[in-house]
Amino acid sequence: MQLPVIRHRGYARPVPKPEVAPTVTLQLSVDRSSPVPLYFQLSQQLEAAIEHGELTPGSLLGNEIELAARLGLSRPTVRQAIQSLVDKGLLVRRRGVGTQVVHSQVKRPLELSSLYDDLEAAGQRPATRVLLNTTVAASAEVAAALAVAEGGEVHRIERLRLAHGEPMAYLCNYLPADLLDLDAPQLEATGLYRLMRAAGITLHSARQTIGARTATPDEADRLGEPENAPLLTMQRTTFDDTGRAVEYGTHIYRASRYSFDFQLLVRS
Amino acid sequence: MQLPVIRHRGYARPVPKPEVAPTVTLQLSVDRSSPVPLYFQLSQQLEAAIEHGELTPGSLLGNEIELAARLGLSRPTVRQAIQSLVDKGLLVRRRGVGTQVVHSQVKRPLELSSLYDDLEAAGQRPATRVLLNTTVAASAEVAAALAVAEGGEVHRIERLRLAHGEPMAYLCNYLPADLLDLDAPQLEATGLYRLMRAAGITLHSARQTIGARTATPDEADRLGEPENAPLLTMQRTTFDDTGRAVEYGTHIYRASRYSFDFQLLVRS
DNA sequence: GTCAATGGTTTGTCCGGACAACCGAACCAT
DNA sequence: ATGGTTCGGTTGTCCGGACAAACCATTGAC
Repeated sequence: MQLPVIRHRGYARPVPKPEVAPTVTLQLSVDRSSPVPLYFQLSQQLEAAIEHGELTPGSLLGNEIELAARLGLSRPTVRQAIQSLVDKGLLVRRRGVGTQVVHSQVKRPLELSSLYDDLEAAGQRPATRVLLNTTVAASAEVAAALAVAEGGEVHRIERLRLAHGEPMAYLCNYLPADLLDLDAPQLEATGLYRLMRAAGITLHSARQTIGARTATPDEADRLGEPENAPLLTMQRTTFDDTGRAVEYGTHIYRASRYSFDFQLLVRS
Repeated sequence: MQLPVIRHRGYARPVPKPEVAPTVTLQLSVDRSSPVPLYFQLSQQLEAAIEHGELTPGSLLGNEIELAARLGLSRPTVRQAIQSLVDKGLLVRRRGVGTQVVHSQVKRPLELSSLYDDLEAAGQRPATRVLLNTTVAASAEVAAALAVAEGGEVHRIERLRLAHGEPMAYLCNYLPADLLDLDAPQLEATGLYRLMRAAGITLHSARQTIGARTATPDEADRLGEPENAPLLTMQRTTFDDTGRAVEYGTHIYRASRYSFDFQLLVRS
């Protein structure tokens, strides 16, 4: 799964030898009667071991062959488990050396999560105030983003997101009219993405633009900011796994109280 | 590689049947004498075919077994090729149905790229003015980010990034002192990441924070913006594959001329 | 002492096969 | 018409094996 990259080992200082902690033997087991795939059982146990510090950063995982033998699995299965953790950025493989645990810092790799989930995970009790929930004719901008006819019917939702009773963001979203029904109580209880997923929509990818500008008087008022306060802006179009645009949103955030915080992995 | 996710198929409108274009037969071939892995040759050909529109969005790829037979490859190899494109978001697999091309819109999934490369790819001829390139004692903030001793030696680089002769961003970066040598001509000719990669450093992941605030008089002056203009801010710590922090940067961008634009994939 | 050759270890790639799980369509019975 | 069943097709999972490529440490030659 690694791209065949040519490694320039140029005119630089010698790469410091990464300290390798000793190989760790770990309590692992799989349940063959479970419907959960074996590779998945294994990868979860390994991930948990890393999470709990039983596998310390830098430690070697022990070679795949022996690990497979110890668990009564085949090497491809073990490799599949390891590979999934490599993709998550938790492990690094080196041919001729072994597989070692990355020196953490890794938290989570920028998921397509709603602001609601983010706030909830951060322990802020989020709240939503639905300001508008209706169908409107699609403007040119919205029609282009959702790939529907200009002037066609689309849902429009306007929400104010609060944390600890304080306004955090003003969210304006558009959805294809025939996608699903939403009412205010649902929207106040959880995030939009969770509702869409619960409706059987498989979210696949999204295109985002993050920028900044100063608040208009209206916006400043709604968010409780002084006039001309700096705002973070985000526009996002989300696609399901058939490639259909299922949501377009324009959000503004109080820069004084919110910032985007995420982790990137380098796809070698 | 798919997570065993329970599919809620709830109280929603019936999911519109995705239009499936007819299965496409494609001109594919692999070169067994090449050192390039077979699965990689195949995935590149498929990706190119998608890029060039020979595989149209929604079209089925034809079953793996037959595809493998047609190419003289084994099914695992074909699966590996397909999987890499699924991971890139170009293909979607459905058990019992087949593999189909995602209705594009997919461009690139937020890589760890330098601003320099981004501008260059966008056709803006970027330029860099090195304002500072020296070693300093690490402040508490920098020491924490790079995991070095406070007061220890670190490189400090300050650069002004221009596009079409106009200032775009002001970049301040810190690197461990023993990592590599950089001189101004190198820094003006290309981006920092490219230099690090060329020095044999394997970039692995990065932690980013994007926010906004108003410019100080100094900053406004440097960037050619009016006082109190909104700025986009980014802080980033980059790690190599041993988990070592190899770069910490604090960047500010003119919000009037720059925004972050990227694509996210949902990790099933 | 320094450099090149050697060998052992580990992951990377590839093969061929087997069965299970799932989807959709066609079919049949109600 | 409606609903359930069956069946063919496709991907998902798993196995066991084989060889190649890369890395590291040791050995040997100069």
